[in-house]
Amino acid sequence: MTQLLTEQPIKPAVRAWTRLLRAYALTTRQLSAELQEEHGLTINDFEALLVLSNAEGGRLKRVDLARNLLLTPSGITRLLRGLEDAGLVERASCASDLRVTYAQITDAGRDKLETASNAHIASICALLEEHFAGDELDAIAEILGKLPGVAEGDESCSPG
Amino acid sequence: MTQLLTEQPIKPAVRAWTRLLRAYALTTRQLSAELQEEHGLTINDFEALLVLSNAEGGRLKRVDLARNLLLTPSGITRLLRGLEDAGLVERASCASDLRVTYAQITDAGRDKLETASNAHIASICALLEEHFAGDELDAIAEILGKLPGVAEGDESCSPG
DNA sequence: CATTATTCCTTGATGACGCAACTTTTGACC
DNA sequence: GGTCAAAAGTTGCGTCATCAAGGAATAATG
Repeated sequence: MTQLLTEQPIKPAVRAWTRLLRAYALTTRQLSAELQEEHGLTINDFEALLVLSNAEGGRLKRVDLARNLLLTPSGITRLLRGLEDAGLVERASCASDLRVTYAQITDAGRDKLETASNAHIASICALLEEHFAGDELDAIAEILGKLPGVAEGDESCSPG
Repeated sequence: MTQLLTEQPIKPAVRAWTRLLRAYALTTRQLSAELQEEHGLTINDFEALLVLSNAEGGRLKRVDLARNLLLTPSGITRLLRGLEDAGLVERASCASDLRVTYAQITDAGRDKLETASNAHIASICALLEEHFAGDELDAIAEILGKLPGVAEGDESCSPG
């Protein structure tokens, strides 16, 4: 009982899960720090701008944005408050349904995204391509895409 | 400029990175919730108990535990405070170096780990094996292990 | 030795996020 | 139309983790 994991062979699922955890933690820390330092954006800030910029009309219902970013509604409220305060996103109301509020990317938001994305994408590539081959990256993306909800964000928008 | 990502093909690295993000978020939410609800443990609580149980003598310097769990020293302090309050981990001082404090898993901690790990491992397998084939899991683990720092935790300890 | 750098650990302040509770608006059903 | 369920969004509160700063012990250097 002192050696818990040696009683039984480590299952592939557990091994994969553990490595996913660590890979996420390691890569996120670095990418997040760079994005924050150079552009004052969180990863989710960036992703939100990206999703909005690709959405039809540059806007999306807050609830759809939440689904896309895998955040709760309250998370979206706070995320967007920051972006609104920075002038990167605006609120727009919906005429046909008073409950919904749209998040609308501004010109400043597009500029910010344009600037930040070059550096961010370069960072991602630098970080990953340093250790992974191209076909390995494809393989990871392919396999992880089988988890429901993972590949759905690929369009980076689904105008509602 | 309105369609940022369609100007250029999505790079494999970016695609892989995005999916890694989402896969992490999706799996973690569910596994974390189960672990918390059924055993009152955070994922990091669990991992800490696991690492300690496999360490020589069931104890590890706090700084080594921090490296292993990819947490900062302050994170470890707060994590261990919870485990100490719950009686699952004890402090032990080091005779030869008064700076270091060991984290020592208790019998209660081992019992807790024993109980929780069965359910937790089952949850991991259920979640992942539902969507991934065995060789896909192996492939993920294999590839992600190439990132420095990811595979190093496999021994779940490195007694200092 | 004396001084300075380094290591280990803790604490205070802060930020991001989830959950639960709530308001407002809409839609469904009688 | 009236009632009741569902959905959008906000807020209060709690949790977890970071960074920055500091205290104490040790190592390195003159």
